[in-house]
Amino acid sequence: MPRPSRESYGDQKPPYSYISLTAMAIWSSPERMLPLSEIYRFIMDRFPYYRRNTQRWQNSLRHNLSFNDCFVKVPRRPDRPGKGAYWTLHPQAFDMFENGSLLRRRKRFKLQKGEKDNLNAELAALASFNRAFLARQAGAPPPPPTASLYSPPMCTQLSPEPAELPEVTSVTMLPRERPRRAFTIEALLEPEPPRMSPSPPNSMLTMQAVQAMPRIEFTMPSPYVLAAQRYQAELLQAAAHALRPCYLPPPLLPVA
DNA sequence: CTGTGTTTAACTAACT
DNA sequence: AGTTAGTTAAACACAG
Repeated sequence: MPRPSRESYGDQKPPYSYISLTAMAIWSSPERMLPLSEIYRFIMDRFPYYRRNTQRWQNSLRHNLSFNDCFVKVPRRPDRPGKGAYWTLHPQAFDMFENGSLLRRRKRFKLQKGEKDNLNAELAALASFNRAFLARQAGAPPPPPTASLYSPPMCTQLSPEPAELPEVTSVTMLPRERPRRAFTIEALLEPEPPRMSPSPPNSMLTMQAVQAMPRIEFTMPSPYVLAAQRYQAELLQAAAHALRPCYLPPPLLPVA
């Protein structure tokens, strides 16, 4: 007998922890990351139980996001302004629910100090990149309102001092295959979530351009890092395009 | 000001 | 029964 395509549990509390609910929401999104408000929305859409007492459970959920290392806060990309960051799952946390229970994991997912420091360094580098990009854009004339997000802004004469792109404090790239098994909470993720497309949505990227771009490198390829790398490539490409021949960003050199 | 994020603390409940 | 994961409350800081 086919199970219902959409679980709701009516007014009953669904048999999932906040951690699993949040993981489902994140996992159901195309980019495998969501802002807080959309995590709320995912949960409320699917589970009527959570349409009440929102203050209570949303506070709990935020607590979980901050408290648990399995959730990673990714800074917003500069072309998607808004409040709050994006949240994603730590790549090593995919098998948190291996024991099959969505209520209680066998073991809490905790990063070791070093791992946490590395991750924080990467995310700080990302945030720093974003700030620099925004600063640089602020110094340039605003793009025409109809322009596409990444269409290069106009190239004026050198702006007073082009915002320096940040030094990046990272790190070695250890290519690693994606998690062996997708996160399977088959119970909830009804329509097979679209796979992350390997190619950027913006087709103006050329392979050579991307390859020539300085990149922040990350220790751990994961959905958010891939997305970050992709958008960095786009932004850098747009920046380089806009500024040529006036200014090309200095390379982002990994620190030895 | 409101939503977001962090932290501490007390509690309940599941697991060993 | 002890341990630990998860929930709830609450105080507070910060940012848009």
